[in-house]
Amino acid sequence: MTSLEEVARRAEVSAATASRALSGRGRLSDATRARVQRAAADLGYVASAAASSLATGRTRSIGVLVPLVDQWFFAQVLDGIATRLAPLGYDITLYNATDDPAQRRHLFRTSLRRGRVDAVIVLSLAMSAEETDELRALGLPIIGLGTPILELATLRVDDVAVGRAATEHLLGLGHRRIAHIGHAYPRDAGGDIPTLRHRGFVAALADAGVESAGFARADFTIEGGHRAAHELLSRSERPTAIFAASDELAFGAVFAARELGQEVPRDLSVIGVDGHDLSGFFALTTIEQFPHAQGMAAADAALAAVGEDVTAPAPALPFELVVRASTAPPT
Amino acid sequence: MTSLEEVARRAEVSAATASRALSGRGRLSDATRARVQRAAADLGYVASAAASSLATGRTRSIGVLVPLVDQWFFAQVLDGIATRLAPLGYDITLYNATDDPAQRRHLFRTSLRRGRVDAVIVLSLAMSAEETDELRALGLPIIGLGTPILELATLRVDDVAVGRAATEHLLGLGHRRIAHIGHAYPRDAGGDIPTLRHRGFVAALADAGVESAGFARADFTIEGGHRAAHELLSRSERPTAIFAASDELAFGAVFAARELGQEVPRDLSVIGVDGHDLSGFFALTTIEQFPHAQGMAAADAALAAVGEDVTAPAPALPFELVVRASTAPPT
DNA sequence: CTGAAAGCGCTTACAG
DNA sequence: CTGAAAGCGCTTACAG
Repeated sequence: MTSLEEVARRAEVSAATASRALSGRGRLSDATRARVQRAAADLGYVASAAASSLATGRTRSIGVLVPLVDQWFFAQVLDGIATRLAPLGYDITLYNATDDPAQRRHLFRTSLRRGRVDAVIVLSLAMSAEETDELRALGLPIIGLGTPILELATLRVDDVAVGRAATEHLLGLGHRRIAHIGHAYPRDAGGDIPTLRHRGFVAALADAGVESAGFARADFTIEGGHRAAHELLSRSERPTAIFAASDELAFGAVFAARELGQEVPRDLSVIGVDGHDLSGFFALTTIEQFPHAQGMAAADAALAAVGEDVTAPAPALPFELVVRASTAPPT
Repeated sequence: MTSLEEVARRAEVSAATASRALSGRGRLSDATRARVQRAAADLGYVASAAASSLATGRTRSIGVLVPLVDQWFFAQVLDGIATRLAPLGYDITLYNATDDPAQRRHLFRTSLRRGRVDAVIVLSLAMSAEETDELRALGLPIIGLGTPILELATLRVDDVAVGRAATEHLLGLGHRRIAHIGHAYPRDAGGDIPTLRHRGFVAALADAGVESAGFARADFTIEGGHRAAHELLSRSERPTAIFAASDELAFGAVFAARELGQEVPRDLSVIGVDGHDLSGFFALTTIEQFPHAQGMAAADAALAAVGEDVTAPAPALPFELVVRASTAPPT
């Protein structure tokens, strides 16, 4: 690849001047600048990332730490992040956090410490206290998005309010036997997302003086929702409505109801959370949370943190009830 | 962050020796090596990525060029890539190719040319001839995976065989009115995946002396499949079976059939391609193509190309017919 | 086996 | 406004 040196030679200036002309920093005559830019364009010059980061201490790259399993959500968020980063010329370095202990250790102790990024965005990742500390020790801005670790959660949806809104929607339709599928342990004092949504569920029922028709714990997958719903729907006093803590859980519940010969919404109302691509096809009522916009907000927060001229987003992320055909009054 | 200098000082050796001890290159006494490694561990030293790439010309990072829209497939592949890269200490730089011309120009002309990666893996991306040239001009190993651009397709499934297998499965069940949903223009001479699958469809029918019951073109989305199936199923001579070129297209077809009061598989058999996560829930017969393994293969190909000691994968990727309940003999 | 020195390709005070 | 020089933090011939 062409070097600055060659550009400078062609423009008949020093490398220092060429650098200034290309970066826009420092003052120099318009004529010189134009000449250098011409030369750079002619030669197709692009500054070496390694050399400039070494010289400036800035990489123009943002790390994104994700569990690659949560496909739908993270793809949305990632796209949102890329949307904001690309125009400013920032790259994305993707760090995949699996469950493998050795891999995770390497990730936190080595990969992240190579100095490849200016900031890191952490997506919906459950981390140990030690990992959280290691992240902090990086000395980089850390932007949490949908992270269970509250201290890192720079940006978040008010998940208690989400749980409340979903439950109140069902209550408003007249349901009195409402069950919940989530991932929280009901008595968990933690601040992770499933627990917060569960708390909203409990609070809304309490306010209405209605008792819970059950809670089933599941992984945030269709399979998990499927199994949990099977369990809830085969109880003697079965619920007339289910609030699932994610759309994928809700899809699983819809499949389960169908298998048990129960029609949605005639025999069972189902509401999810996310605004998943497929929710329209399942005619699923859900609480949208705009993950693409969340990604953009996270990117903005990261850019603001590294000193780029963008306005930092408000920490509170919006959500919105979208009513479709999967919820109706009980019959 | 700690520098090599500090490690060297603590181990009482020169920076050169410290570097050798840590990299394992060059010969030095076991005692010295141990001392340096100790010091590095004590200080939590990790070499700066920028400095080592500048010195060696190698980045230990692989670029992955994706259209972030194709969520399911790319998440699988990405996870497969990460699985192989992480143990060797390679990072992933993610390049998102959108449809925005300005963004794409920047991507090919600037981002990719910053020298941040040692090789690039291109996923299922349609590129212009100019973009293909720009990629080649990078002078880096390029690994194509599921790329329409045949010249770049280092790794590929035999998509004519896939189309043939799907069609023959339906023929074998006794169907004689079989339609196809894909993205190819039937007369397209190109070598892109949809066209190849369509060619397999045509060939299988020809061999069986059966006429096509129609072709509908659609984007590779559920929505696309939904619309295309609606069209096919409302023709006077409607098909008894549909071969959809992807599982998402097939899901759309299933939704469409349901809306038209046609039951799968009683009134309509549907077969897809992919082995999508959801295919089990839709009881969809499909041609699995193991994207996670494809990602691992692509990573291996990239690693082999940059001189790592891994065996390059065979260029032909496997696929497999998985029969579920969405296909049955016509009634 | 180990060290001093040059070099990777930029950027940025420091002079002028 | 422009250039010479030092420095970012490594690695690797080259000597010894």
